[in-house]
Amino acid sequence: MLQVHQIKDNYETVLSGLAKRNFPNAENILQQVLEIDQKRRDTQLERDQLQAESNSISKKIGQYMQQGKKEDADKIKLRTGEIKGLIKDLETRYSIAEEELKQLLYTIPNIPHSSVPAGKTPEDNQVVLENGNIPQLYEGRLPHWDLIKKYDIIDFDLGVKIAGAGFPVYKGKGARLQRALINFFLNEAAQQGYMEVQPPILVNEESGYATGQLPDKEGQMYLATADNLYLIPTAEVPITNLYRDVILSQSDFPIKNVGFTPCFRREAGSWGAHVRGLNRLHQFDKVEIVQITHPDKSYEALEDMSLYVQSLLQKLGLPYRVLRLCGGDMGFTSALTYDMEVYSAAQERWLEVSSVSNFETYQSNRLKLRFKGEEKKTTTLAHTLNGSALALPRIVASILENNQTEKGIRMPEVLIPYLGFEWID
RNA sequence: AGAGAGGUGUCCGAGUGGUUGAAGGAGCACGCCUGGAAAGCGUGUAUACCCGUAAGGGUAUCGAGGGUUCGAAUCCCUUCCUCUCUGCCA
Repeated sequence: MLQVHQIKDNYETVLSGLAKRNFPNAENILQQVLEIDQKRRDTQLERDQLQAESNSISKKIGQYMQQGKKEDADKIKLRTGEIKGLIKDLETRYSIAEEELKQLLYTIPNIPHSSVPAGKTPEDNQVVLENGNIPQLYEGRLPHWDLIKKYDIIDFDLGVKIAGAGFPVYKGKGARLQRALINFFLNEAAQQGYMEVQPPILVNEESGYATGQLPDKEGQMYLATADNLYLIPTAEVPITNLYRDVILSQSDFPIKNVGFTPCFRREAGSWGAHVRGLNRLHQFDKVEIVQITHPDKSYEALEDMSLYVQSLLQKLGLPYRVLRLCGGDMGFTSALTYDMEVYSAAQERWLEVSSVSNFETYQSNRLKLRFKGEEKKTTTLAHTLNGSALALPRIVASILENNQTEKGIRMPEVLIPYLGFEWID
C-alpha cells in the first residue's frame, strides 16, 4: 500500500495517477487519509508525553520504595492514577485512527508510472512491439480444444469427474509437454541467474495481505477453511513473501528467484464465450520470476525481465506482442505492467501468457521489505517485481494451434530434448 | 490427534516486578597494536512511530492480544507458532 508521506509529499502526482486509473472519489479519499493521519499523530504526541510523565513518576516511586519512603511514594501515586485514565483513552483513539488509516490505504491502488497510458479498457493498452510471423495454416485447422481431443492429450471431461470444470487432466504426450515446458522454463531462468525455489502452494492470510491479493481479491482465491489457508493464485505470493520482514543489505541486490507452482483461481464471474479450452482454468501451471531490487534499478530490472520473457517466446517460435497496460487495465498493486500475448492461429486471437510488473514500494511497504544503505544507517523500502515466465496453458494452446499440420503437431525445436519426441500425432 | 517443552536483540544465551533496550558470549564494523595477519585491547553495533531545519529528544517493542500494578521480559488470562515423544500417514 501507499505510504502516507507519498501522498503528502506528492499530492498532485498521486491525484493524477489515480485519475489515470479512473479511481473514483480520489480527492475525497486522499483528504481523509491526511486528516486521519494528522489525528493519529496528534494523538500519539499527546499520549507519548503523558506516558513519559508517568514513566518518570514510576521511576521516582521505585527510588522512594528502595529508600523506604513509602509516604512520599504514595503521594505521587495519585498523579499517575489520573494520567492512566487519560492514556487509556488516547490509546483507544490512536488505535482507531491507525486502523481507519490502514483500511483507507488498502482501498487505494498503486500510482501508475508516468509512462502508463491513460485508458479504461484493454483496448486502450499500448502495443509496444510485435514480433514473429503468424503462421499460414492449412484449410482444416482446428482450435486447440478440438486438437486435444483429436490427439487425446488433454481431457476436460475426466477433470470434471474428479474436480470440476476448469481442472484439465493432461495425458500422455500432453502431460509430457507440460513437464517439458516447466523444465525448459526453469533451466532458462537458471541460466539468467535466477535461483530456483520451491515454495508452499498454500499460504496464510498474512502472506495474502502482504503481496496485495487480500483484501482486493478475496473471492478469487480458494480457501482451505479448516486451516484458514489460501491456495496460491500465483507463485508471486509465496516467493515474494519469503522476503517479508526482512532487512537486506545493499550488496544483496538484485535478488532473483524463479519457481514453478500450480496456480489456483476461482475466476468467479469471469466465464464467457472466450474462455473455452485452455484459455481460462481453475488450476494451471506457471513458472514465475521475482526480482527484488534497489529503488534506482527497478525499471532497468523490469526491462530485463520483459526481454527475458520475450526470449522464451522467440525460442518457442511463437508470434507475440508486448503491451504496456493502460491505467484502467493494470493490476491494483502495479506501477507499470507489460503483458506478453501470443497469437493463437486457429482461434485467431492474442492470448496473454505473461504479465511483468514493477510494484515499486507498494508491496514492500506491506511486506516490510527493506534494505540498509551502505553509508546511511536508515532503512529504505526495496522494490519488488515479478512476471510469468511463463504460464503454461495458453502457451500450450498456441503451440498446438500454430504448429498443427495435416499429419500432426510439430513440437518446437527447443523442447525436443526435453520431450523425447518431435510430433504429437 | 494425545502428552510434554519452549518462544528474549544478527546468532547463542542470562534474566521471576523497579534507570532492563535488556547481563554475558559470539558475530560484524571501526580504531589501536603488527612488516602483514591472527591473537589481544578499545569503541560501536535493533526496529517502528512521533516532536525537531538540525543537533537531539520522546514513546513503543523480550511470539501476539488482553489483564493485575505507580511500575512487567518477569505475575494472571486468551491466542498463535515451533520443537520432542506417542499415534496416524505420504
